[in-house]
Amino acid sequence: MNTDNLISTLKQYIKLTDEESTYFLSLTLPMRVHQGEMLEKLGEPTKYFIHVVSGCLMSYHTDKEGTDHVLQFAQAGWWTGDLASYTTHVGSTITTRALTDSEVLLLPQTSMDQLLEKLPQFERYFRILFQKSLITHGNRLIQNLSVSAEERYLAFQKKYPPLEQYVPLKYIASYLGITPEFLSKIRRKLMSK
Amino acid sequence: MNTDNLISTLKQYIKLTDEESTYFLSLTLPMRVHQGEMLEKLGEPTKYFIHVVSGCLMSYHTDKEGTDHVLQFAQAGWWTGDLASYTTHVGSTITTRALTDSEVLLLPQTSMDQLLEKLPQFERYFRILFQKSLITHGNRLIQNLSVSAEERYLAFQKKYPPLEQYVPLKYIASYLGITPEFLSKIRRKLMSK
DNA sequence: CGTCTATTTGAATGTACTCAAAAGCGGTGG
DNA sequence: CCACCGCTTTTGAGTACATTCAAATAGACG
Repeated sequence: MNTDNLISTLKQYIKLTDEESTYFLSLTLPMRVHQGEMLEKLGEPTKYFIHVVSGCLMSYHTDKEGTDHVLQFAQAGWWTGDLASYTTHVGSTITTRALTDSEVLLLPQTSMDQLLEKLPQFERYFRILFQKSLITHGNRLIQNLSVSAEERYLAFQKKYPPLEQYVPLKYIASYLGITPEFLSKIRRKLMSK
Repeated sequence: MNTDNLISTLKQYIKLTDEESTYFLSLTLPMRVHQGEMLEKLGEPTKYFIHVVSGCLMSYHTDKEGTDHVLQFAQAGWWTGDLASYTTHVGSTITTRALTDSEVLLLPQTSMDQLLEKLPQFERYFRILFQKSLITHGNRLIQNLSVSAEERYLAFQKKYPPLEQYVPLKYIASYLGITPEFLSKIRRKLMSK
């Protein structure tokens, strides 16, 4: 598994000797998952913060009616997982699943603690990661509040062109907060233009 | 202005000598704002990350049609502001306004840089702050995707009882992602039960 | 008391959903 | 290679949730 991209990204934000990089990687569990496989199951406390090395994952929340709501598509280079459950050790309401065959690094919760203690510069790395993530979440919230489903779909296509190639439309619909039927109708309307 | 609560909160997460606390506070600008006053204006790059010492602020996004969308109500002890603009120095799309007479501490962007350099333990503080904030945002996203307007209103009442006392309903409606007229109809329906 | 804004009400409309069924598509086995 | 199966996507009709617009009412403040 090629972790060069991850290490060089880390080095953009923090100082890291080769020894320290090796230590960081030693705390993670590399894993290969096949399309459709689950990484984290509903109900159990989340054990891992997940870094996508290659491939693509998606995470979704299952509500009390049993309907799934896609929260995130995590492409190569992204971190994903259920932060709430990871932080507070409560049962997770989020499932993480591979959309394609993927390679991931799992960072267990206890390893995260060790990492932050031994290499405090990772506090900075995750501070920046979370800060950026917060900005992304803010933009999504604004979009959901102020923009129609059709415009959200167009924005999605523009922002994540590769995803539309292999992500089933029903998941894209769920991510956009609409039903697959309605997305289909939006697409028909757009086609006729 | 009483900053004891802030300092003791900081001390829950990081080690801080009295001298260091004083240094931190010296980087901030204390300010009193009256009800209705704006702290950050639309269009200009955001200068400050804002800590609410007392009172309550709200931040809202203005879309291209000129409609406002409330993003956050920031009560005492919270941080608020436009992180996107603060981080990337682009023009802000978010306005921050005082809902009640309030006391705030402003942390300018350059002071934040100095702070993180001189007292790296603040990387940890903000890492934890952003991590928690991300969890809150995630929950709100899930709510908006899976729960009806009526239920969102009930959840809001339950979560922020004090706010309903003095926040105009139209802002609550905006926060919930609905029109004031529709909130009014929801309320009538709930009353009749 | 008058003015300004917030809230409520009602009617008409629109956006998105539900349900049911048909069509398309990919894989698997005979 | 074709037939069948299971799943995704599309279609259509009927419906529900939420909006728009216009106007009335209520509240807050000087």
